[in-house]
Amino acid sequence: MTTGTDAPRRTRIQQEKRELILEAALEVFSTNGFRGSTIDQIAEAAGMSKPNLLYYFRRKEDIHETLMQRLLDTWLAPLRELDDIGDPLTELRSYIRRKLEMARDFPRESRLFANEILQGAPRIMPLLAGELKTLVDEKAAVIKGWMRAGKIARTDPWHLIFSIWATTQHYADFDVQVRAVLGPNRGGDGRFEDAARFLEQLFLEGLKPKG
Amino acid sequence: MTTGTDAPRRTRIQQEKRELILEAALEVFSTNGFRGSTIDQIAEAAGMSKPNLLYYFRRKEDIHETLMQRLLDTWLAPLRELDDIGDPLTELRSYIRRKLEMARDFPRESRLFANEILQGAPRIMPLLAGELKTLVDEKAAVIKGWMRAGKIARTDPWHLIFSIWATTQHYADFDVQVRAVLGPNRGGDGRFEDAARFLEQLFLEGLKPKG
DNA sequence: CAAATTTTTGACCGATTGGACAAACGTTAG
DNA sequence: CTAACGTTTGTCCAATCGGTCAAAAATTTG
Repeated sequence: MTTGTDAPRRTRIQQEKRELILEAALEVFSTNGFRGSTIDQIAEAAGMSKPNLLYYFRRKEDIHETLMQRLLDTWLAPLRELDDIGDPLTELRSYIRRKLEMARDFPRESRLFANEILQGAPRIMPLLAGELKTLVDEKAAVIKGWMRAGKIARTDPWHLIFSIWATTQHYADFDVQVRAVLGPNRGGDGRFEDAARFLEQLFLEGLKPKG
Repeated sequence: MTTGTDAPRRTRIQQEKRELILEAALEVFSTNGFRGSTIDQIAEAAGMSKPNLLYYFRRKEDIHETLMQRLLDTWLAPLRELDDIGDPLTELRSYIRRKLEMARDFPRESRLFANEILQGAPRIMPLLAGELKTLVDEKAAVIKGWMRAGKIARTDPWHLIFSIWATTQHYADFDVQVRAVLGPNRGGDGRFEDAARFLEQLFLEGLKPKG
């Protein structure tokens, strides 16, 4: 055992080409969904022929599966970093900010994930009920601790996490709608900063006027 | 002029069958997306043969288009009802509640809409930049009035509306994930009431502990 | 009733799909 | 050089797709 991993041994070309395909597939899958995407589209986006693509990934589903596995790791990273050290409100604020930055910088990943969930998560259901639930339960316990200590208001930690996911991912998944409604001026590059400011106030202070 | 509408004249059977098809198509489109759905699937769900379905809707896209037109009317109804009479905080609270009820009672409609937006809204883009933007701008002005009057805290009204959309529709679009994370106990029928309680507190009070 | 009209279906079509396969091409080691 | 191996492509295939069409069946109309 020299490599230390059980991953299949790949040549340099294989690594590069597989990466190229995954990048192209992310683009295609995230905008057309799994069934709405064709191998030809992915192959063309990757600059190679269909049989050539199938040399690196035997089935269309293999590409999607590889993409999903990588996605979940990076996608949940911000939540994993949420921990007990530091001020709770600051911790939550920076979690929200980081999630919003991911929506801004990785909208395709967000849409890929949204597509999968929308269609009933047929391919990652076990992960949701397993790994994801475990992680969320763990972080919900941390948040509950903050509430007991009087550091933040008492609410439902699970729905708090949901609302952070929903509000931040909205700017990736519904980007077209957001830009259409905001119009050319307010819908420009500054919209993420506006969103960050708004979300910070919403989650910290709510809408009640200051007494 | 006896009918008062310019809709094509239809027999009783046509009305019934068209309704049957639209109901079936809503089910199929909302879970598979437009490109991911086949006419055969819709026909089978509607309990008729494919050529028979095509007798009522000439093209697959016609079904989707009809579905979308109906959807937008009912979908924006809660926002239309938001107006200047009554207490602002109460008004917003009841808007959130109504949107959450729609996510609970019409999840398929929500997913149909989400699917369309996710894929770049190719079929309803003009509506977003036109009718929808106008409506939102109008309501944003109302909310701004409330802020000037000191009735609610000053924030960005557009992003406030986005956050209400995002948090409520999350319980329809990401229902699978919500139920998986909450587990069998907390993920049962009571999850919408929990969500309602949480969202009310979030939007009114935020997370800061009471002084 | 019978004629006219509407509704339903089986058979079919061209286009596109995911995927297989063998042959050709390129690269490298001896 | 040549043999071995990794890479690329043209061609092909069966299945599925959206949609057509003529004819049969059912319904409505007179």
